Amino acid sequence: MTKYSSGILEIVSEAGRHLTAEQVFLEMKRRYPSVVMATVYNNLNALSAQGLIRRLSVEGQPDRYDRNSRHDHLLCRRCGTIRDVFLEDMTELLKTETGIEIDDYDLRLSYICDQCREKEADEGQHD
Amino acid sequence: MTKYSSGILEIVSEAGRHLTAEQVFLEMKRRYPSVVMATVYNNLNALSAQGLIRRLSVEGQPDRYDRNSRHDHLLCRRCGTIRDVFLEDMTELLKTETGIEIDDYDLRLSYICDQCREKEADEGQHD
DNA sequence: AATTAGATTTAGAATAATTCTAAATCAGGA
DNA sequence: TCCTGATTTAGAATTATTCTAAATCTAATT
Repeated sequence: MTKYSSGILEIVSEAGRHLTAEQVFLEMKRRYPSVVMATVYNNLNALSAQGLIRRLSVEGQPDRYDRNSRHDHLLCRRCGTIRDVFLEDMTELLKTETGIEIDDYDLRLSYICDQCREKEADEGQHD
Repeated sequence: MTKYSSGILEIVSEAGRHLTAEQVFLEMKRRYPSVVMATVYNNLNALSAQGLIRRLSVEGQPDRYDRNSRHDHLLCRRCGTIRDVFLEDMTELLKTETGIEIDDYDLRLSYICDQCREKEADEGQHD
């Protein structure tokens, strides 16, 4: 675990948000001004291959990186914003239901966030 | 609904697999030799905005397009292959649990598919 | 049949995200 | 100190996708 990989792990794990590679890079740049984008990608890939962080692909957005603790995601289907939500762990249930050795799962709930809902209500007025 | 958009809807809906834009394009090309990639993207985007098909972003793969009927996905975490799995619809349960107006959800189960499991067993022998 | 207006498609350039390649540098053990 | 392998750097390359502007199609209207 090099200073770069542990720095990246720390940034991803402690961010309250779901960072893009670009955002991780900017924060790394602040801490280690000579770091380069390829290093960030290398390490993000290595860390997710090791299961220390999660990589999250959302339609129409660059991939995001997330701490690796069991939680689910709320995804606004208008603006794409991602929020965490904490639901009961279903791994065992899913193993039983499918009869397959499930390691992990990713549950994404699609909804419309408050801002987008308000915006739509406003636009509705214009009729 | 033009001949192109209905063709694309049909191809995506009836494919037994999760097609990439490229694969949809190749099938369209077979049917309408003069069709062009941008048209396929335009229509795939329009169809998913209308909710007639689903767009599926998986880490490290080009986006895939899927028929729009409630089902979940098994995702091999070695080779990335996607398989359908049919679990009980949890929308109502999720609404209740979160107190949020959930429209829909996307559940991806991570496992190791049979081929990859065999391959790993084989490689284990070499010790 | 000709005209028009709007939607769709085409061609190809542009962009954005990510990976690749090869050389340079680093870290730790002999 | 020297060596070996791992990591990082710089920047080119690749891939997927979007964008732009012109061309074509559609269907309604004259």
